[in-house]
Amino acid sequence: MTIKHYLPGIMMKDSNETNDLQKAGLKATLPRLKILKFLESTDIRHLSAEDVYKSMLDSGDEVGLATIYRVLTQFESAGLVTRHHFEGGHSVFELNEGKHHDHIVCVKCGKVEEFYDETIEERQHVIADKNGFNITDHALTIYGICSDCK
Amino acid sequence: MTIKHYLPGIMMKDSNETNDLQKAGLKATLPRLKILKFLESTDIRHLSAEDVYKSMLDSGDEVGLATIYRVLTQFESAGLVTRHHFEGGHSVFELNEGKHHDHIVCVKCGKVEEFYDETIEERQHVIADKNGFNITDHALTIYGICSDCK
DNA sequence: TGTCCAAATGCGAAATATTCTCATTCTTAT
DNA sequence: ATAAGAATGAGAATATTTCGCATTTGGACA
Ligand SMILES: [Mn+2]
Ligand SMILES: [Mn+2]
Ligand SMILES: [Zn+2]
Ligand SMILES: [Zn+2]
Repeated sequence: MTIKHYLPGIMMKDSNETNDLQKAGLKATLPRLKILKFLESTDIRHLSAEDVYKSMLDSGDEVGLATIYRVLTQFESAGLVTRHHFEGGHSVFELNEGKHHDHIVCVKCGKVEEFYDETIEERQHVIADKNGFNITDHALTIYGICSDCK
Repeated sequence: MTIKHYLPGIMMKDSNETNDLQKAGLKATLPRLKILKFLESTDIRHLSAEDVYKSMLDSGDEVGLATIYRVLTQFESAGLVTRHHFEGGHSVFELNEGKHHDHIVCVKCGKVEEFYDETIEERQHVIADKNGFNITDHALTIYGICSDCK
């Protein structure tokens, strides 16, 4: 295990983020650490690459936009984030916290709620079997008007 | 009813496509008629704007790409076509034949199969209610490997 | 702890997909 | 047949994402 000496007599493990990156096979570079910490700290769970770029800029952590794109894609491959294609076409990312879920999005204000429905999950496997497919993934997004907007 | 005289003594109604466009509140222009006829005649149901443009070019019906985009968007608003956002980001269109369905897409070869599952449809309404949303739409796409590809 | 090298970054250019602008052409009501 | 407004085509513009390459950095190892 990697150990760093920060204060005399105290041994401190590397940060959680450093470990998470290394476990994912990614070097713990400053931009990657900043992006991961940002995703863990923000209260907005579903963000475009541009959103991440601008929010980080605002909080003083500038990382090049191309790097944001590269790192989010790497995080996706590593299973650290999930990418969605809501209406509008462009990608939206969210920190992967282990529990799969789908989304219901307000077409007026853009609010995103998450849900998980076991029945729907099961039916999808039945459908895939019926069509001779091995499921790799799925995306279900319900669009509607939220209670605030109607 | 609009009547056109094509041959002496024979009365011919306007084409179905002309009527469909007019019912949709769209002028029956040549590009729109060509695009609609193309969508009705092709055996590939799910096409990008570029696909439509190139296929029509190949069959000698050139329509400007900007017009393809404009017309497909108008057709979508009129309910004549449906737009999807499968993985990859860009829009895919299909002629609307009245029966709602969702899709299962092969991530290897791109094959698209259609399905309809009443149980899933019902659960979505339960979920929307639970979250205080009025459903306007939804998109479910299952991704997997088709029987040909595994 | 210092050195070295592959890997990562930042920047601007390029690629993609889509929309816009505007001069010209077409549709349709009269 | 005409005229007015709507639609089209061509290319410019925009938005999103990726790429190329010179420079920097992380971390393995001396
Ligand atoms: Mn989510
Ligand atoms: Mn379909
Ligand atoms: Zn809302
Ligand atoms: Zn396949």
